[in-house]
Amino acid sequence: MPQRPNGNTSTSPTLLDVARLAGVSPSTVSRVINEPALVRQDTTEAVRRAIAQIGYTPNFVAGGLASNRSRLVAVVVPTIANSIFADTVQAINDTLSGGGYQTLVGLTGYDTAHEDELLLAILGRRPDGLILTGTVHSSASRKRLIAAAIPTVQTWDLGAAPVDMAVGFSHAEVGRATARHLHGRGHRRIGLVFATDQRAQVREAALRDELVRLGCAAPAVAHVPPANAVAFGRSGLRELMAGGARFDAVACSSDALALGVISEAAASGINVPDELAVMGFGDLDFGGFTSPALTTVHIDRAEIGRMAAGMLLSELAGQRPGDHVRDVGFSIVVRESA
Amino acid sequence: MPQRPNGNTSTSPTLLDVARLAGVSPSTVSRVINEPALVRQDTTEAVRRAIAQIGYTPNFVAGGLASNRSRLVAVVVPTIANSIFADTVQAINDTLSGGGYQTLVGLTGYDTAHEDELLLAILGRRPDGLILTGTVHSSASRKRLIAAAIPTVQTWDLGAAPVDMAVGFSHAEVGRATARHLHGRGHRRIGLVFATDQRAQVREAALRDELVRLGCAAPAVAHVPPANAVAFGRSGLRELMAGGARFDAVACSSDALALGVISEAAASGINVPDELAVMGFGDLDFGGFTSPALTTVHIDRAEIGRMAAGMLLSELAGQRPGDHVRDVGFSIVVRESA
DNA sequence: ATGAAAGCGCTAACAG
DNA sequence: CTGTTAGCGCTTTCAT
Repeated sequence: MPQRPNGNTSTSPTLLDVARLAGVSPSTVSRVINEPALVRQDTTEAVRRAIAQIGYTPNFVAGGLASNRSRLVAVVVPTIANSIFADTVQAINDTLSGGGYQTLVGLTGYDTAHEDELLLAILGRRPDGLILTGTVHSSASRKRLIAAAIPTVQTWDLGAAPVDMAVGFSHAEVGRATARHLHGRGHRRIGLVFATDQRAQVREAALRDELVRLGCAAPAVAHVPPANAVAFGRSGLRELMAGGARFDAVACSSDALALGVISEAAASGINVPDELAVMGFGDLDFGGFTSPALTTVHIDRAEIGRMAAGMLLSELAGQRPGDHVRDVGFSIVVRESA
Repeated sequence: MPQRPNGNTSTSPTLLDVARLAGVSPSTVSRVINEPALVRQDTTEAVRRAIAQIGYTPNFVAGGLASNRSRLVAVVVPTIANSIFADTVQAINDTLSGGGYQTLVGLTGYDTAHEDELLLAILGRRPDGLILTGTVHSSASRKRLIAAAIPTVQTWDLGAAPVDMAVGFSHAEVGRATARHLHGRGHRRIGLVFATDQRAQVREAALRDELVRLGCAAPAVAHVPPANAVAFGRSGLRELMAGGARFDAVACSSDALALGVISEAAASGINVPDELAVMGFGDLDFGGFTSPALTTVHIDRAEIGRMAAGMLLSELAGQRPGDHVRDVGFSIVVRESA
């Protein structure tokens, strides 16, 4: 490609083109765009006219390189399809765009293997901030993250010490609360259908420990892949019952799984919740058509997003916020109709 | 900030740092990263070692400026929360990342007013491609879009002539098919609960026209805001019935609205579907707990995403794909249980 | 209030 | 196969 010292053909108009047309220097045009307060009224107007006339669109790539600020925040979540994370991402985006930032989404698909390249691709854009879901797994990535020294907030999980900021809740606490809830309602023969993603595993371990502590037998578990599929709930229940064992309650690592369990129970002629109580997690909105039998753990997903983005914004504005770790908590919601 | 002709302090390592450490020129490092085939084995290895040693993360911002390619595709959808678009965005992201591109999401919130600044923010990043939902509304934006000359695919709507590429289906055809379906099942007194977003309006108009053409009375309509809220379905049905009119079917512009209508009907002691047939749109997966009374229009949302991203990728790869407009169609799904 | 000049980190001819 | 040299389009001191 011929290097043109701006004998501008074909390519989209640049700030220099605007400057020439307006009869001012490039710096002035830059100021009109970024710091209009520093420029005289009539100059500003002349520049604005020129911008409109040639249809100039500022190039943030060049701007970012020069200023070392991208006005980009990267958000990494496992998935947004049919998922609890969609609400969080939406809330993040909304909050961020109010602060003049754009959102770059990275979807891991729960795939730890590709996490590294994803992070590399993201860090290469030099985002001003980072919002992650849970923990970064590979140590190489963690190292890179720390080296990048980008304001980062980890969401959903409040377990380990965060790299920087964090907003979420304790999954272990959810597990324990679930155990106490089920035990408190008199259930003793409890089955588990849990996905194998990291956060679900933490909830499962805590749930199991607490159950044992309360004097229950260690619960039987059906493990399923980390995907939000109702079908896995059905197969999970089948697996649990395969041995002929009987349960009076089944706890699941997500509402989708719980719905699968409920379907399977219905298909097997098991009355929910009378014969079998079913508990989920996430409190997804199934359009008001959640089964009346479903008890679940409610998380304010949008609130997590708003808080995470809010923290990041004040951090980016230079005001280190007071607290860098925020527990949004959770609550157990009983949907069994009166 | 002191302009340093690379007496590199504090800032993250650059390609030049790698080059010096490896004892090669910057171009060689660049080649190792982008075109390893052009570099000798041992040189490559030396460079790789240097990269690992100082923890170098390529700066795509600089690269993008120099090469005029961002490896970024911007996706604009109304919302991803609790929405039919989440699946499409997910599919786009998955397809794109397979081709080495990243996804920048823009969420309009059905807000035509902010569409302009959103588009400006997006175009400023100089994305290599653009995936839009439906039509660009403001003429200023449309002009900018055309001027930018970026490969663009419009999704969901196949109505007007697309700017560049398009994949979707005809909303007018959906409206007509809905009318025929309801009429064919013997319904004559039909009510409508429709959101006021553009695509829903197109469906509504066609539905109404076809109904009239078939000899029905023009249907009564309750209009609701463009949000995926079950609550609006409830209020919609109340509004329809307020005048004391009776219906044997209600068609809605989304499944969420349809679920609201069903709830409201249940609350009013109206038997669905025997007394009142209810029809939705989108075929959202409510975890298998969709009411058996719901008839809906199925759209393969993920397929739209895959196709859109696929078209874009082949376009970006320089192979102008054969067809630039793809109709993915739709189908009417009857969920009334046997 | 405005301009001149240098440079952000990288890629892309071109030469060797 | 590798190095040299010019920029990409913008921001940012530093002067004026």
